[in-house]
Amino acid sequence: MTKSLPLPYTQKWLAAGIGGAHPRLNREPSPHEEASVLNLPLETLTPAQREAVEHLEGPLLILAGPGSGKTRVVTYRIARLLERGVAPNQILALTFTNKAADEMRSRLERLTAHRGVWVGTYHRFCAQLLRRYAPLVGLEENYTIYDANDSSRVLRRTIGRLKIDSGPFTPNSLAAAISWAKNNLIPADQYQPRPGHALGVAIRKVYPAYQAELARSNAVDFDDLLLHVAVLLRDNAELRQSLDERYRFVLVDEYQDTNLAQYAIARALSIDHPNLAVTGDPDQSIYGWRGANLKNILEFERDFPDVRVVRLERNYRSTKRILRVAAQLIAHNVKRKDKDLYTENGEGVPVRLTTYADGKEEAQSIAARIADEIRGGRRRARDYAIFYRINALSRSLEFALREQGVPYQMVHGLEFFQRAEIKDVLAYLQLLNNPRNELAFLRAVNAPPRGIGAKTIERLAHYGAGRGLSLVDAARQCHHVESIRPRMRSLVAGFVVQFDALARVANAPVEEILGHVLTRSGYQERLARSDNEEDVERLANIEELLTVAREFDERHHGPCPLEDFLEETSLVGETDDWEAESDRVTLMTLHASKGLEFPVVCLVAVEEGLLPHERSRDHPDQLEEERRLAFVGMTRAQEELHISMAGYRDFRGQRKLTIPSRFLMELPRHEMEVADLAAAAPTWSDSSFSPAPAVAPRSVAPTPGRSRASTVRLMTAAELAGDGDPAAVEPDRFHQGMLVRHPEHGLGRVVALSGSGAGRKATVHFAAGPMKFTIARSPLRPVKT
DNA sequence: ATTGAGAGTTTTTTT
DNA sequence: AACTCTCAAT
Repeated sequence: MTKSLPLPYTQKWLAAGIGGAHPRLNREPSPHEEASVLNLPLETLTPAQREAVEHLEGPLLILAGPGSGKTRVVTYRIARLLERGVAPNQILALTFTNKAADEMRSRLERLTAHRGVWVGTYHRFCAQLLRRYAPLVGLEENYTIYDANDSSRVLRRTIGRLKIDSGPFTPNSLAAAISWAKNNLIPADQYQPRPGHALGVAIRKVYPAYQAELARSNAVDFDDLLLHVAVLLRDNAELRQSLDERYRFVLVDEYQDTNLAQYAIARALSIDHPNLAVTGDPDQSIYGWRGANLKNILEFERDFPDVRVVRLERNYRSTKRILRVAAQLIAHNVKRKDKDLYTENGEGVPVRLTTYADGKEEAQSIAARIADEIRGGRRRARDYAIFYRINALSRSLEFALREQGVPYQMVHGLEFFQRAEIKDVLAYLQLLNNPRNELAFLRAVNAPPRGIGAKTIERLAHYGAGRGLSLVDAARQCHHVESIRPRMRSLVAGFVVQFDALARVANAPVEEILGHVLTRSGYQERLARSDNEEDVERLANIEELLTVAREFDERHHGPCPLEDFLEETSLVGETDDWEAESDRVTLMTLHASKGLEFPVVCLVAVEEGLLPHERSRDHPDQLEEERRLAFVGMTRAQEELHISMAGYRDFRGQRKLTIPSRFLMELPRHEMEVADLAAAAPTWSDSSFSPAPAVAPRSVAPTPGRSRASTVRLMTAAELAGDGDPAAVEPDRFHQGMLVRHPEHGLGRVVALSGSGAGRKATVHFAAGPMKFTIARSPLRPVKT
C-alpha cells in the first residue's frame, strides 16, 4: 500500500495533462510588489522563514521539522501575499483536518483584516466544488455525503441484495480495498484485479455495484469527494483552467500526507499558475494507510523543476532533551533522509519513562499527578495533553481524570453525530434535502417505529426498482403495490403524509425544520414519555442537536440552510470543537496530535501491539510509520515528556501481560529518568527513580517520594468503598443532561444550569420531581455511565 | 412486527 | 467491553 507503484491508469492520467509540463514562471517582480506597505513583523523571522514568507510566485517547498514555526510561516506568507495586493479569493489553503484548518484560519484572522481566503480541508473544498458541478459527474447538486458508517451499510446492502459472492472477504476489507482504489484514482469501471489476487476479483464485482447503489441514492462517500473532483478537473479542461485561474495561489499543508487523488487536484490547480506552495515533513507522514504517498513530497522537486526549497530545521518548541530523545528514535527509520534538528532552547528536565502495574494504575497515577500539580498552582489543566495510539485507551484516562476532578476535553471520542438518535433525526433532514437517499429513508421510516417492516420495504423497493422510483416515491404510490396489505398501506401512506408536510418547511432555518421533525414524527414524544434512563439521555442529545442547529442558523446566511448544515455536519466530527483556549487537559490519539503543542505531554501505553500497533508488525514500511507516529507525539512536548507503559493491559475485556515497545529500546536512556512501578508493593528503593527536580510539587502526602502512589491507593480505596464520599466534582463540570446521584433523592438528570464556580446552580429532575441545588454545597455527584 | 437474549465480532489511525 | 447480528418468543 505504502509503496504502491503507479498503475497504468495513473500514468495515463498524468499523461492526460495534469502532470504535464507547465509554463516557466515569470520571475519578474510583479507590479504590486513595490506599492506594498510592510505591516508584518518580518524582522522576527529567521532568514529561512523569511525566505519562505517573502516568496511570491512559483512553486515552493517548505520542509519543516516539528516545532519549526511552519504554521507561522504559512500564515505570514498568506498575509504577505495579501499585503502585496493579491486578492483574498485568489488564495486557496488546503489542509487535511478541520483542526488544522481552524488553526490556520484563526491565526490568519489575527494577522490580517482581509477575509475571503479559502481555508479548509480537501474534502470540504471538493464538497463545495461538487455542489456546483455535480451534474458533470452524474450527481445532482443536493447529493448526500455518506460517512464511513453509511458506506459500510451500503456496501453490506449491496452484497446482500445482489447476492454477490464476495468470497471470504469481510465488508471491512472490501471497503478498504475500494477506498484504496479511489484514493489511487481508479474508478469502478476501470478497476482491474491483479492476476491471482482473490480480493481484487471480488472487488471487480463489488465496486461497480456499490457505486451504482450510491448513484441511485444520489450520494457519495468521503473518497468520492476527492475522486469526483479529480476526474472533473481531468476531463473538463475549461473548468480546470478557470479554477486554476481563480485560485492563483494554492497552499497545501502536510503535503507528505497527500494521496494520489489529492495530489492530482493540487496539481490540476497549478498548471497555468504554478504558484503551489506545499509544506511538509517526511518524518511526520502518518497517513500511509489512507493512501498517502511519500513520493509526492520526495518528488516535488522533480514535478516542479523551478521549485524553491526552504528547510526549517530549527525547533522553537521543545527542550534539548526532548528533541534529542525524539531524534534518536526517528533515526532508527531506514527509509529516511537524515535531518539536522536543533534548538536553542534549554536542556530541560529528563524525559521520563515509567512502567506501571496496569492500565488503571497508569491512568490514575497520571491523573493524580496532574491534579496535584494543578492544585499546587504549578500548572494549569490546559498545559497537559495525553496521547494514545487507539481511541479505546481513552476510557481509563477519562475515568481517572473525572475521579480527580480534573477537567478534560477529548478529541474524537464517542462521536456525537454517530449516536443513533442523532442519526435518526438527521435522517429526516437528509431525506428532505435528497429524497433519493435510501439510507435516510430506511432510517427515518421507522424512527420512531411505525410498524413498517423489512418485508414491506422490500416490496416497495421492488416496486420502485422496476419504475425507476425512489423509495419515497414508491411509498407515495403504495396503494398500487398489490403485495402490500391495505392495513400496511395506510401506515406507509401516513409516513408519506408526514414527510410531505415536512417538505413544505424544508427551506426554513434548520432549527425550525428540526422542531417540525421532532414533533410531527412523534420521535420526541416517544422519548419524552419513556422513563427509560437511556431515552432521557437521548432526549438531552437531541436538545444538544437543536443547539447546534441554532448556532448554525445564527451564523449562516445563504439560500439553502439545510443543505449547508448537512454538508457541515457530515464533514465535521464533534471533536472539532476542541478549543485551544479552554482550560482543560487534552486527550487524543497520536494522529490527532499532529500540528499541536503542549507544555507537558504524556504518551501512554507504549507497548508492543499498541505502539507499534500489531497490524504493522510484519510490514517494515508500516513499522516505520508507527515510529513516525511516536515521533510526532513526542515532538508535541515543549517542556516535559512522560512516556509510560503498563505491565498488564486490559483490552477487549481481557487482561494481558504486555511486552515493552521496541521503540522504548531505541531511546537514549542517559537522557531519561526510568522508573518501574510495576511491583505490587509501592517500594521505590530503585535508585534510578527520583522525583522530577524542577517540578517538585508541594505534595499533600507526608513523604514526598511516596506521595503519588499513596494518593493513588487512597483514591482507589475510596472508590471501592462505594458512595461514602467520592471526590467532589468541580461545579463547572456539571453539564446539561448529565446523570447525577443524590443520597436521598437517588438518580436524577440535570435539566438546567446557571452561574459558575461556587455559585453554580443546577435544576435536577428526580423521579419525585424537579429540585434546585447550589452544586458546590450539594451532595450531587455525577453518575458514571 | 417488535423485542430480547445470546452469539459472534471487533477498530488503528481520519475525512 | 461494546457493538452488531440472528433467532425465537411475543
